[in-house]
Amino acid sequence: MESKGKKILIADDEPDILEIIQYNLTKEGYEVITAKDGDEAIGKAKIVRPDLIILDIMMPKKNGVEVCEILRSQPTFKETLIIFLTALSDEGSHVRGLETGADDYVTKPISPKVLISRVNALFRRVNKEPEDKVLKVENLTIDPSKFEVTVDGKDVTLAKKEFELLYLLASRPGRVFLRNEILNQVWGNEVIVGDRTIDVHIRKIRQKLGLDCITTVKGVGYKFNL
Amino acid sequence: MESKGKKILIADDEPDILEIIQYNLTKEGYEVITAKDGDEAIGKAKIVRPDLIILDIMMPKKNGVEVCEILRSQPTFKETLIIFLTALSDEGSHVRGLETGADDYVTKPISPKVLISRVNALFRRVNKEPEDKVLKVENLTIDPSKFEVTVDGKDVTLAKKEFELLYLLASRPGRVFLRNEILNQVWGNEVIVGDRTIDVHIRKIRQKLGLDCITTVKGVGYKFNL
DNA sequence: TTTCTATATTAATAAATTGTAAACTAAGCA
DNA sequence: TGCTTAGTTTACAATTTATTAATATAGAAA
Repeated sequence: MESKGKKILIADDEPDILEIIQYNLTKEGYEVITAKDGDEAIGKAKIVRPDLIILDIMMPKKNGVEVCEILRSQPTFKETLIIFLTALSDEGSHVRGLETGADDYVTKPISPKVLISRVNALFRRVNKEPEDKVLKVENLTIDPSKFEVTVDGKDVTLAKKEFELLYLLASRPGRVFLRNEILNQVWGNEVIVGDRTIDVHIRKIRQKLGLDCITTVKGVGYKFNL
Repeated sequence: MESKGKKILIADDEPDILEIIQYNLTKEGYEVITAKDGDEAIGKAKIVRPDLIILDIMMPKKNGVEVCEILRSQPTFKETLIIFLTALSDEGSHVRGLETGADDYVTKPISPKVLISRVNALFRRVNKEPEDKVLKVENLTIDPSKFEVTVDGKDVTLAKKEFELLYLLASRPGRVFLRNEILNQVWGNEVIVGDRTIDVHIRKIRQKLGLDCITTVKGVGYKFNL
């Protein structure tokens, strides 16, 4: 099978399981990265930015639920798919697992076929709207995969937060984003930064782009318009 | 729990199960519709357009997989969430179920808690906030998501309170809103402002719109009419 | 007509929000 | 270590919005 361009990180302390899953998912066309404990999982996740993370609940160092909580607390991993994997079939941990923010929960013993179906099902559902779409409005281009913005064909260098903020607004032209929405989307729920922070970033974007494309809606938020 | 505004259709031939699931999901704030066989499920699905359909695999008339295939073949149900429910725990049907286009697969005996977690998890992932409705009356447009008002296609800039007030009145044309209602809806219960405040805002709206669309009902309140 | 009452209007004031510059902090890197 | 850059915070100015108060006006009733 050809590559699906999706990266999956698997964390489990049992080498056998790791190998079986890796083999099967690789055969399906996924790029697979493995980790043998919680800390390694977090470390690798930050580097490779996987599309899906499969976490064994029972692991040395940090367990699966802890890993999930830590990752979910960071904006980067807010949208990442997470599947729990465990021998525990008791109802409590099942519920707790899903409430931590996981997208699915598979109990051992694991059937590779079942796991693959679930992985495919998750991707199928999520892929509806390709997130990394290049946005083009008039003389402005925003390319999230290249992390590149051009105005009249000329490159403009934006910092990470600036880029994310611009991309968010531009992804829905005209729609007003409340300051809260912006904070949640760009900074994440847990991070607490002041309101002025948004203003400053908006200002930098306006400055760097040299375009009047962000409108302030007083008392409400900001919107993109060209 | 308050309503989540989500409709769920459950199809199962066992009345007990139907009742237990209905009870639990209703308690969670979902609107639940039931069907006792495949044909009824398809019929009701077309009428109520549920957000999620929970299908027992083993059912009289058409079985769950057949129902799923039929529904999925119609554009209306391409995006509808589907969960299979079954006693069959064999791998084959599990895989086939997900490949038919289901989003999840839960095996009996069903734990209400687990089912609810899975339902919530699905909605959490898919949930895109329902757009506020754009109001259009004659040459006037009010778009709350863009926070934009146009008259004859020309933009009119309203301040936050002005906008909220206009949107409230315009959302029920003809209906008279008592001054108290207006205060509650726009200013909230806790805030205490004088009556003149409303007048002033009404005036500004009339002024900015240049339309005679808000009628004063002396001694009662205001109403929108075009 | 006069009087009364509720609303409209206007201007003045208070409150809230945003823009901006500059200082500060944290993280990455030579 | 010190340099560099991104990101955040702070403090204040500028601006907009909300509210009040004072006065005018219109319409209904006496």
